[in-house]
Amino acid sequence: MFGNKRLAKRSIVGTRVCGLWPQDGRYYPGMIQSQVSEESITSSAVYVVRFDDGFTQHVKSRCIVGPGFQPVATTPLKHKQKVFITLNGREVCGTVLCHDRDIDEVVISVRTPSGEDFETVRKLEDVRLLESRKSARLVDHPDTDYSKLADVQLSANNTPVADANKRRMPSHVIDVPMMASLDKSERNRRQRSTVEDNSDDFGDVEMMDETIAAMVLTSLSVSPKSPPPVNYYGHTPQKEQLDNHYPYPDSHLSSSVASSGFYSGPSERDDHSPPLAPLSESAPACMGFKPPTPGGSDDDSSNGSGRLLICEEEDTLYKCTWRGCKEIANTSNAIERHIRRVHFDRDSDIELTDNEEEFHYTEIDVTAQSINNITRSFAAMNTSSPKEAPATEQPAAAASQAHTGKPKMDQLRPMPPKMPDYQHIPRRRHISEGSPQAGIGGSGTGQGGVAFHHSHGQGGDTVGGGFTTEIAFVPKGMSSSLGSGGAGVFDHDYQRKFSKQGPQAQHASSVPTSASLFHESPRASLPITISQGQIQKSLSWQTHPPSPAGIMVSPPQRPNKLTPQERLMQHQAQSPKSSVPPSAFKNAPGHHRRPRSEVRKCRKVYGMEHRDQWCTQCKWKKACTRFVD
DNA sequence: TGTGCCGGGCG
DNA sequence: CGCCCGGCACA
Ligand SMILES: [Zn+2]
Repeated sequence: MFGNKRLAKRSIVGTRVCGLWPQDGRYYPGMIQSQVSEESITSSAVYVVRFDDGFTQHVKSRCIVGPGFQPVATTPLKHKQKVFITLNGREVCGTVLCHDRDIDEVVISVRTPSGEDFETVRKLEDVRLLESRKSARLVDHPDTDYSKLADVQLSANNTPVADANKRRMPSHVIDVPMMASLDKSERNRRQRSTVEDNSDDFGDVEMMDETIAAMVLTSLSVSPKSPPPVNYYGHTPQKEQLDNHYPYPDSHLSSSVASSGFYSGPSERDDHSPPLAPLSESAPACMGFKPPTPGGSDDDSSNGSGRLLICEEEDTLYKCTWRGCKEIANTSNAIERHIRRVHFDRDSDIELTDNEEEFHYTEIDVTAQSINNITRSFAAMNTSSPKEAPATEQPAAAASQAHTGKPKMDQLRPMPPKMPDYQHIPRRRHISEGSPQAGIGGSGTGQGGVAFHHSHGQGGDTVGGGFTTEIAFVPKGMSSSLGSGGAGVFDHDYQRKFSKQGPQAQHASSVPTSASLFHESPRASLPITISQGQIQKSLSWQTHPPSPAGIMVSPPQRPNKLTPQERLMQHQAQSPKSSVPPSAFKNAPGHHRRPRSEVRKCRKVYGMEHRDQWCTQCKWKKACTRFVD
């Protein structure tokens, strides 16, 4: 115990866990919001767990499953407990039909993407209560915060925090949909049991929102005014046990943010997994989101005031990050297919082992103007607008037709002149994989891509030297997207769209919704190799300092407290090695010595104990190809 | 002290 | 090449 506890304690706040919901004896996903009491000889530690649906509850550590807490392996699962298992290489969500405690086998009802249900028996240790790994995207469901990733998985082995799974993604927004389905039950329970409803929605969303909101605010320098929370929820329900929200408007964000990490959040929901998802992601998502409101109280209703909506502006594009490739697709499926086909020379419909594809593309959000700057330029070029929701789903090809539709975003208030930039720098070689054709120069794959170069000199704060961003869009039609939305790209998946920003934004109507997504960074990002034609983007975020791990309580709002894993991800996402003084990189006496990137590599992520999960390069002690900085 | 990975070595 | 690992710069 001590050990555990200790572990948990440090950066436990923000850790994704599954907490026991006393009312029904099942575990629900959420995150540690704070620690109420320490563990003592006579009693176990108590934490405030904020469930994904918005509820907050005090839970004893022994009733928490997750990194630093109880392993799933020792947890009795009730009928209907939602769980995640790996099926055919991908994570799927299912519900427990029964758990034989004697042999610790669990009969799980799994619903395939195609909709059919079937049962499977798993050892308890192979069952996760939280969604893990990569799955988010691949899997069908969604939600993913990467935070989840780690989760429970550790049960079996302990610790690994999972990050291991590389998964990245977060995205709440998307999740929503999923939640709708699965969680629905969850929600219901909550409502009925406790009453809160609104919050639940926002639970999912909030993360993103927060993030976004935070960013927005920051950038705009607007202060968060009061409005938000309230509306958000709509009416606040009753008191709910928790505070319904945090004191600060954003506050809620903060917490959530944590999990999602910066913005990382939004992953998409499930989209990807099934090869064809009929609906567009976004659309469903939105809808799903709100849906069922069970009980009644929820605000609901259509207007959506509460919920966010994402639909409208959000748009996410997926850009291949393969060395010189600039392929962009509207769906992750499409991009993964592209990667498999083009870069891995594989059958496009067969996933690579370990979903390696995921490591080779990033998401770009195009939401409303967040990025405007960049966009602006683009806009100038094309003037297009982002497409709406539906588009997302189409594959690249289809994408092309994205047409510009209307420009929704822009007019809002643009943020200040800062620039958003991206991030992600290819930096050195990509080692292992040589791709056959990555086109380096501009066209990349060929299709009609537009290549963009953005160079910026910094207007102020951003970078010290300018950096250039080069983007190419493949789909011909797409140009707009970028323009319209900002694009945030992060490393591999970790980020996603956040579009929905928020309640606040919305409600105010005038608020800039998307405004800033990203940020600009105060510091300079470094340029890196540039010139050559490689693509590079550097991005600068505000660097969040890696927070010291110890924050427990919730400080103010935005600071994120993440679990280690999350933080990890987050970092990776941001990865700009901010700390590095640009100058450093060059000096070189011949030796290479590069400033070490902040990104955690396989070794750190998976740990020595899971060396088998490391990318090959890491195994060989070569430069990691999975977590490239 | 731990991490990332260059440079080499070996089969 | 694939696979390992000594060793070193960093953090
Ligand atoms: Zn690696």
